[in-house]
Amino acid sequence: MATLDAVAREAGVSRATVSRVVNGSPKVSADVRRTVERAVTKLGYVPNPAARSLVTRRSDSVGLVITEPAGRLFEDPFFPRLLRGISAELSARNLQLVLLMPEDGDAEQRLERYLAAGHVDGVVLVSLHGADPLPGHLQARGVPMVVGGRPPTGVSASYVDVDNGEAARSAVRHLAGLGRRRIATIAGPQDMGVGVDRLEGYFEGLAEVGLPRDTALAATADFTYEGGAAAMRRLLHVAPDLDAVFAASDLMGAGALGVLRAAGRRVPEDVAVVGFDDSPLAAAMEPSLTSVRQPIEEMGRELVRLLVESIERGHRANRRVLLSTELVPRGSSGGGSPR
Amino acid sequence: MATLDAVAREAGVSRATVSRVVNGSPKVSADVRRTVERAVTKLGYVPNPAARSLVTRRSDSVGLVITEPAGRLFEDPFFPRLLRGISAELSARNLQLVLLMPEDGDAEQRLERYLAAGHVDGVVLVSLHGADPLPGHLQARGVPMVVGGRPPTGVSASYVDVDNGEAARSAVRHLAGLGRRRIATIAGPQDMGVGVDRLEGYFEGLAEVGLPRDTALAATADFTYEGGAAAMRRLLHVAPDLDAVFAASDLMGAGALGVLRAAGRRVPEDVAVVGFDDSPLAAAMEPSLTSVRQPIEEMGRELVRLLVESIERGHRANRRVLLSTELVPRGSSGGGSPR
DNA sequence: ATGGCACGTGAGAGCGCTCTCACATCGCGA
DNA sequence: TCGCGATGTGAGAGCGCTCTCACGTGCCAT
Repeated sequence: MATLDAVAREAGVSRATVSRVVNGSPKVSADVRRTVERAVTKLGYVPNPAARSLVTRRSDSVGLVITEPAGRLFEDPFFPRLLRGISAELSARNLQLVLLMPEDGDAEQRLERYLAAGHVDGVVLVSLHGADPLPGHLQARGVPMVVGGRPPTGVSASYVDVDNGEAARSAVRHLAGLGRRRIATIAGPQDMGVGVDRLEGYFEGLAEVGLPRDTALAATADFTYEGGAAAMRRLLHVAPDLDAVFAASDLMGAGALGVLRAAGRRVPEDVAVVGFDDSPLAAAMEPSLTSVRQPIEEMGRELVRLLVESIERGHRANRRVLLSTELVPRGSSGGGSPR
Repeated sequence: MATLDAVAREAGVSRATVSRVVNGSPKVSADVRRTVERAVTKLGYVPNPAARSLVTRRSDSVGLVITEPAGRLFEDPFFPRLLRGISAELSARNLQLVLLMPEDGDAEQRLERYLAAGHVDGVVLVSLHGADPLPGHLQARGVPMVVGGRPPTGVSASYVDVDNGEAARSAVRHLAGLGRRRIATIAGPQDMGVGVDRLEGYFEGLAEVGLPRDTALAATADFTYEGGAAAMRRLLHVAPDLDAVFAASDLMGAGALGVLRAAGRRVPEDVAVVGFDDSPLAAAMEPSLTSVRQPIEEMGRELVRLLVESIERGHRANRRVLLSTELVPRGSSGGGSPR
């Protein structure tokens, strides 16, 4: 493996000059630059990242920490899409992505040491549950960090989220606008920001359209298909007269749909269903699923922007970025095209 | 940030000794070790990874390159599950995962430089299509590498795969055993090992059970739900008398199911369907989907084992690991429990 | 007593790079 | 003509770690 020094000798210049050329410094004359570039090509020189990091104190990579039990991760297109957005934005900035998925407490310990060691320049935390100690520890260590989705109370950090309240309200308005009066919801986990916010928005939406608040109409699940199906069964049991369901994820919506059909309810005639995410599945299902579209890739991009900002400008006031959502009417609420 | 030197001063020993303690060398007396450990804790010392890498010439991280268009990545639980397996095994070995998803040719160029620079100790390539130049280039650069799924011809590398031929044959046998005689298939992309192997296995299976080979019964798609649905429509058009479908992925199976139902065919009465992957979706669907289970997490683990072996022992003969599959009968073929 | 041998420890070189600072050179205005 | 700033280049000092080698010490066999 060729070194800077070898290139310098080959080109007949100093190491400093080669370094300047390699790093695109403007203070190099055109012909010297050419000579050096030739030498670089000839020797197939590629800078040693470790040596560079050692002096620049930058790793040019960021960590993405996903602390989520296997179940949801496997099914939900949310993570791949977020990954895509994050990856695209990092790639554009020539940063690398280190994926961190601690499986247990032990792994989380090691994770913390890893992050504290400066292996990455900053961290994106995603899918934070309840009282995870990680964000607090990272903050104490001074590791730049941003959070995807409103973090649980107690965690102070910049974050990117969609306006879940308004999203849920719009879903309820849509259903009420179709004449539905017994609108149920399958909410997400209540130890997560998204879970709480969408449920709250659902209640607010009911109030907005003048419908009573009935806790029998609210079930919670874990965002998975199977979880959604189970919640739907519970709902049918306690509120057999429901005529609409707002599920806080498409997967749960799909699960609900399956159960409704098995229970002999027609969708959308008897029960209208609205999901959340506008995943590919929503459009492909039979009937297609009305859903609240959220710009997941854009969230990923914005997370990276925020993180880079925080890395470069040092610690600043925390920022919050709220992206907006859009209701996409489809067959399952009878509000759109039949498929 | 505390350095080795600071710890050495604090503990009243040399840098070398601290290094030994930190790296768990046995040649340190118990009390010195204790003293050093105390100093480490007191100063909150964490080794600088760049400095360490610089001398050890190891980065203790491996790259995972996924070159797959967005579509499939978003829906298919295959990737998250593989990721999980890879991540678990890496974690157990204290290695880190750098996720690389080049979006375009330009990004692939940078990717290659990145890998060549020794930023990672080795690379896992996954979902290789047709004539991707990447594996060849990596090989030329001497970057340790393993491939998930049989690589396209021309690429010589260790790889892990399932026995796709036998898997497909078992699916066909299952369907034929149920009395089906017009068994169609929705195959994967034919520029991928899995795509080719499962299609071939399908044909072999037909021969095995004494059914004629009819190319009208074979459609190809891209592993996605929508692709599977489109293929199913084509199949129904050219072979309306089909009574079974073997889809090379659950997603395509689900797409086929939707189309069959929309076309008024009952599943499994009129048409039996078998998928591939045994994804959570397969068990959750209505009707549940008979599927060929493949040990995806285990593939990920094995990939890492192979890669580590190749990193540690230097270049050796390529190895191939074939994992076996298992047919899981469910409702869609009428062969299992109703849901 | 004396040589030899573990064993534990320290000194010091060096990994490949960046970056500051000093210096040489040149053109231009006074 | 001289000085002075702008510009391009080189020398050299580290960044924080590992690892080889040499050395001091204590113990056993002789």
